[in-house]
Order: sequence, then structure tokens, then C-alpha cells
Amino acid sequence: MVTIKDVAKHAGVALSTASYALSGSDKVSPKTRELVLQAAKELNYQKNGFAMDLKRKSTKTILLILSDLSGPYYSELIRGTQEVTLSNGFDLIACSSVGGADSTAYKFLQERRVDGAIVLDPNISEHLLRESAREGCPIVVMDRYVEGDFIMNVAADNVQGGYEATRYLMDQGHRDIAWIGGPSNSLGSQHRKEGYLKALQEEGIANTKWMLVGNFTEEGGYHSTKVLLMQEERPTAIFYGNDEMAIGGYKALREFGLSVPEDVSIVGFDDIQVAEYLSPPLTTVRQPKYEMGTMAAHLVFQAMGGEYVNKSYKLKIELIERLSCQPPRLAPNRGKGMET
Amino acid sequence: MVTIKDVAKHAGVALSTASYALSGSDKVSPKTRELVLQAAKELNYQKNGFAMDLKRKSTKTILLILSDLSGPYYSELIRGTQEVTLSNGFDLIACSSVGGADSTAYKFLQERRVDGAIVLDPNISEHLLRESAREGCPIVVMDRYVEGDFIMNVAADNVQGGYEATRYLMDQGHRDIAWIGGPSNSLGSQHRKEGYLKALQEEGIANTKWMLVGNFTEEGGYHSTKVLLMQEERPTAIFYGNDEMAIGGYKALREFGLSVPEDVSIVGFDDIQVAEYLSPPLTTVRQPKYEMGTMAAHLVFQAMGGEYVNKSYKLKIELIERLSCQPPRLAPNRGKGMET
DNA sequence: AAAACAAATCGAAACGTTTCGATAAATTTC
DNA sequence: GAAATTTATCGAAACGTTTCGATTTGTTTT
Repeated sequence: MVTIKDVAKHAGVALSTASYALSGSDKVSPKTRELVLQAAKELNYQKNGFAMDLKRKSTKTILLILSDLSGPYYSELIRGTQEVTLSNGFDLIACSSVGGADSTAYKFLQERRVDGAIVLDPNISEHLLRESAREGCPIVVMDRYVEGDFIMNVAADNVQGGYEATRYLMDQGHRDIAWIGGPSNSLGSQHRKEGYLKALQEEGIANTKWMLVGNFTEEGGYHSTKVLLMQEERPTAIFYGNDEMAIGGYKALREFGLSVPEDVSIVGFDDIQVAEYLSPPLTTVRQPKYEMGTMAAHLVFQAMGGEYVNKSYKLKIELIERLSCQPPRLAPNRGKGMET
Repeated sequence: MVTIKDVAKHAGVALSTASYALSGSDKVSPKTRELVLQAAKELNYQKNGFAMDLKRKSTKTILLILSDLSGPYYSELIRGTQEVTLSNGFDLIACSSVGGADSTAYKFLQERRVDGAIVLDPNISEHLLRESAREGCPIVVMDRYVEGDFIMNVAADNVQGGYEATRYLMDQGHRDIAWIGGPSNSLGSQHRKEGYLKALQEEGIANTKWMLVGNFTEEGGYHSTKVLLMQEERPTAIFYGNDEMAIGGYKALREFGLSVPEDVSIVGFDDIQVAEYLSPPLTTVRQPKYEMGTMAAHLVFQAMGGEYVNKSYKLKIELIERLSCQPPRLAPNRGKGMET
């Protein structure tokens, strides 16, 4: 392993001089700089980044923690954080919490391998977050709420999103609107439901019979929808906690011989990529992912710089109107049990 | 910043003893171990990972380089590498080459911050790869071919894929098959085209008039398809270099009043997530992404262990039959110019 | 109770950098 | 051409760990 020491020796200068030369300091004369650079090239010298970080007491990298590195969900959000990070001269690396306490996320947070983190992952414990966040490593947590020093929160305004989606359906005349939510540990899902209930209450509707939970997967949406459809009375519209579940819903409805939007209107949440390719294209609610990403990154840098920053941010959400909704039929929908 | 030194002092033991205690060595008595752990907790001690790596001369992490962290393309592949990496007790971090020579990818490779790398990115120069690959850091390059010590290659057998897709169309009776390929710097696209031509040649078809290039985007596919359709004579089938372009093709065909598969059969490449949700669902060619991922990771570990490994691997590809193809009409397709 | 041995603890070197303060060399000033 | 000043180079300490070999402490054996 060739180190700076070898380079120095090979160039016939002191180790410190080699260091200056390699880092482009002007303390060194042009000709020795050349000498050192030449030596480095000949020996194929590669600096050891850790040693540098150790001495410098800074890593210039920030960590993005995702619950699943391979998820398609994050695309725009990542792009946002990446752009900001890069333009601040920092590096961005991503990892996941797969593996629990042995996961890469834990290791990198606990071992102070980064100067900041953006967490988009419900699996990282609050304890770890509070333990790891410090002056030299502010943390932004997305889509959940965690209090602590050097911890900030960024989320979409899920309550508003839930409210607007429901309102949209009600404006079309729907009154029997079902909710199929995500897992109860998802704060986002809870908030969406809250918005949903708020909208219903405004019209004096107290709906309890059409509220189910899925698990944010297509499979879960499929099953919950089936359960829903087997009930005596059917809703005229279904609002899903996310798009994946809505996809499952499409499938279940098809199996029941019901068509979207003629028989049942559907609204999803997230606006994932496939949403616009479904038939019919899915009306859904879009979170401002890109903006969330840039905002998170900016917050990290501000906190690093010691600037005062608000602890918690909520970003506005937008309804994407496609073709999965229409006004309900006049007659109420009556269930007839399973048809398959 | 509290270091192990502080912990040792607080516990009233030597620094080295503290180190042993913290790393769970049995050289230390149970009661002092307890003492040290207690002190560490009280001071909220967090070990400095770099210092450790520096001393240990190993990082136990491998790097996954993607051309774009936010791309949906990699999902399965990432899952594969992640599983293998984790089960070997290593960590996986991902980064992108956005930013060129200042990118995170460059920094991490050049500064020896990892013990191995998997590269899925055409933008990383061969030079950098050869420079960075070494005994302590083997590199697996995917979907391209790079020679060098400690560099291995894993790719899907694109020639075979191109061949089978074309063969499939020909077996249905198609003879006028167009090719809309990706950018010419993509080795994969070249290979697919090679397979396509091979299949055609077997039947003695020398097709030159229906070969176009897109840029692997929906937009590119859309435009190339338009160009294709404006020609005098039209093919009965189109084979796209990837699925995104096929999506653009669907759109262009619709605008020309042509329907899939009645008027034109279509085959894509990649089997991205949306493919099955298109209407009609897209017949396409699936690369064994997951297997490619696990294989890449395994190779890295084998090379680390000093085991001899073949330099280059090709994995078989699979045709996914959906509904975008059918036998051609008897009469040849005649173009009538633009209709919009 | 002294000798022999094992167990627990310690001190110090090392990993590969950066950077400060000191020295040596080159340049300017009088 | 000696003194003062600038410029270039150097040596050494520091960053926070791990780990080797040495020392101390405690336990067993004779």
C-alpha cells in the first residue's frame, strides 16, 4: 500500500512537503510540486480518505437513509437532496436499514462516519437518532416527527392531502367514501386519515363502516378491497392510503366485475410512476418530493452552519386529477357478496 | 467530542483496557467491562469509525455506484447485492457519479474508502476503474466490458435477448421488423441489435431501412417511432432497445391511429415495473437483475478472499410474453404519411 | 510461604494523514 | 556584503482507534 510517505521519499522531500504539494497548497515551489506529483503518479498513489477525515475532523459527506435502497418511491426526493448536497461541495451516500441494528444505517450513524443525515425510514429508532444527532451531524427526518437537538422534521402536509382528496370526491357528489389506510405505525397514513375524517365531518358524515387498513402493498390493497366489497353495502368511492394499494384495489374491483370509475371512483396517494399508465389513469395526490428533498438537504447545511432553523416543516400537497373518478350513480351501490 | 480516552479516564482504566472492554474481548474481567460500558453510556461515547478503519486497514463496506441514485431501473439488482453483502457481514452504500470527477463515486473509489465496488454506471472511466481496483478493492462492472486486474464483468446476455425477441416475432410470422435502439455508447444496446440482426439473417432478411436510434427515454422512443411511421413502408413489428422507448412508441402509434398489437406488434427490453400495467401489457425481455446483483456481490467477496474467479460472466435472459404481439395481417402495412 | 503460572491491566507503537511552529534557503533591502 | 525579510522545506505532534508485548495482580501448586 503506497502512502504519502513513500511518495515523499521517492520525490526526495519531507512528508509534510509532499502533503502540501498534493493538496495544492501554494506554500510549495512549483518545481517541487511537480516533482511530488510525478512521484505520486509513478507510484500510483491513492490517498487514504479516512486518515484525512480523521485529521480534519470532518467527512464532507451526508448520509441518506432509506428503508429499502431498491424502492422506487424516492426517486425525485433523492434527486433533490443530491443536487443540493453536491452544490454545497458535499458528497451524498445512501444506505438502508435492512439488517436492523447491524445495518449499514446504524453503523454509519453510530460511528460518526458522516457530517449529516437525512432519514426516510420508519425503522430507525428515535433513540438512535437522538443519540447520533449532534453539532457536527444534524439530522433531518422525513415523514415522521422526532424531537431532539439537531433533529429537524420535513413532511408533506398529509392532513391537507387527505382532506383535499376526500373533498374532491365529495364535490363530485360522493358521500359513501371508504378509506383503506396504511399500517398504523405510519404517521403519514394516520394524517391522511385525519384529513379524510375532517372532510367527512364537515359534511356531517360519520363514517365508521368503511375504514380498513392495508400494509401499503399492492397485495394488501387487494385483500382489503375484497373485504370491503363483500360487505352488504358498498361505497361509491374508495380513497387509498397509497398508490400501490390502489393498484391492488383495481384488481379486486375487476374481479368483482366492477369498473372504475363507472361503478366506483378511486383516489390514490403518492403519484408513483405507474399511476398515469394504469387504466384508467389514477387520480391521486402528489407529494412535493423534489422540494422535500431539497429542503431537507438545505436544512442540514443550515444547521451545520449553526444557523437557527425551525424544527419542523410541512409542505403543501397537490391533487393530480386523472380519470379514476366521476360522480356517483344516483342509486346507492348495493353489495351482492362475492362473485368469483 | 468524547473519545475512548475520556471513557477510559472516567472508568479509571487504561485506554487499551477500555478498548478491549468496548470491543467485547475476553481479555478483560467482567467487572471492569461493566465499568467501562457504564462510563461509555454516561458520556454518550460514540466510536469513531474512521480511526478504527484506519487501524484495521479494512472498511468492511462495499460501494454500489449508480449513474443516477434516483433511477428505478436497479431495484431488483440492488436487492440482490444488498442481501449478499449483508450476509457476508459487510455494509453496502450507494452513490452516483453525478458531478463527474467531483462526484461521490470518484471520491470514494480514489480515496480507498471501501473494500470493493459494484459499478452500474457508464460514466465511470475505465481509467479510474483500473486505477482503483486492487487486491483490497476488487471491482465488478455491470453491463459493460472492462479489462484489468481485480476487475470482473457481469452482464446479461444481450445478444441472446435481442435474438430471442426477434425470433419470437418471426415465429409469429413477422418479417418486417423495425429496431429502435439506444445510444451507441451503450454496449447493451449494441448487443441487442446484434442479436436482432443475427435472427434476421438466419431467415435471409437484410433489413436496413428500419433501424433507428433513440436515447433510451420515452421521449426518444416517441420521436423515433414517429420518424419510422412517416416512412413510405411500415414494419409490422417494432423491437425497442428498452421499455421506456416502447412506452414512447405506444404513444406515437396512438397518435397515428394505429393500435397495438392489431396493427403493429411491439417488444420492449428490460421489463420495468410499468410494463405489465401498460395497455396492452408489454411483451418484453427480462434481464435476471436479481441474479446479476447477487452474482456481482459474490464475485466481489470471492475476489477479496483471493479465490480465482473468471473475469467475465454472462447471464441468460428471459422473454416475458404479454399482449403486445400477434401475427401480422396478411396484407403488408402501407404508410400514408402523418395523420395528426 | 515461596515458586510457578494464569489472568488482568497497562504503556506504547502504529495506521496515514494534516498542520503548526521551527529551520533552512533564497531573496530583498540598506 | 551583512542584515532583514520573504519563501520553501522540514520535523513532530495530533487525530482516535487497535493490538503487541510487558507488567502487575491474583491464583494455584509445591
